Amino acid sequence: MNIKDASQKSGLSAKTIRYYEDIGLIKPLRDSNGYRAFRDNDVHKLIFLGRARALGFTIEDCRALMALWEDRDRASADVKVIAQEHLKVIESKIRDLNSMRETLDDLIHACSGDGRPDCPILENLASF
Amino acid sequence: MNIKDASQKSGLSAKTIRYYEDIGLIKPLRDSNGYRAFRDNDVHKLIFLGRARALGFTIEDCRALMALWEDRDRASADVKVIAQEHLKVIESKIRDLNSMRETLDDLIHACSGDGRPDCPILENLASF
DNA sequence: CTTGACCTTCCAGTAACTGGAATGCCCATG
DNA sequence: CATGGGCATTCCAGTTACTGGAAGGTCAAG
Repeated sequence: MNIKDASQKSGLSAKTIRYYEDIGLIKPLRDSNGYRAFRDNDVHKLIFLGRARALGFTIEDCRALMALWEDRDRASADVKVIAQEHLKVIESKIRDLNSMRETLDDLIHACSGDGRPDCPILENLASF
Repeated sequence: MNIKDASQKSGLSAKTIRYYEDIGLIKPLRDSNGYRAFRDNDVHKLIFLGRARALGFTIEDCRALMALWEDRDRASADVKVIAQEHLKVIESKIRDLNSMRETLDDLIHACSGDGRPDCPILENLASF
């Protein structure tokens, strides 16, 4: 299977797939013409990676998760730890964003948004 | 005022301040020895930038907001539009993260996290 | 034999900094 | 006057996870 098919089956762009090979996440074979030859297993890995990335795992997390996935003797605890750490990161981002959202929302509601120059948003940013 | 004092007063690192000069957000004077000479106004701009960045505005948003801030004839509507656009971006990020958080939380709770290899987290990522 | 759709590699750019090296200035102390 | 420490400067590289584009090779159809 060439890269286009692998791309369609995995939902990842050809660029992304080449990038994943560059950084060693997948190792497709090569045809005699130099074209990458993807096996089903390669596509499975790509789908796995796409799912993990969609959950926000970093590439390095993905690398670790794939290694665990391929290790039949893994302990589920090892997976859980990675997921829990990631959950903490996500929750912290959500907190930060919620705090931004709140402030921003307040400021927007306080701003008349008309032709006059008076603006609580700028005043807030510039208050010394 | 040298960069260290500007850094302390603004809460931004010296590195960041130099970077902001590089990209044209501030234009401190220079002493004869080549050192940057910050006026109070430069520091005010740095504080403004720090606040805006803390609210998640991009550098380009910050540039536009600063221009409006310095324009005595601005219309508050122009500021409001930028803030509202930004709020939308933030809300969209929050939605994405919440969806990740939910899935991740479910998977973590389903995972025994012991020495056995059975792991719903990996199973979910690898389901074809 | 050419056309068009593939494929390849390599280089550069994105956002917003951060780290570090090499070097220079300034001031105080011995 | 030398020297040491703390400041300053510039410039280069690295971070994350790709994406865009150029230049060029391959393949199958007409």
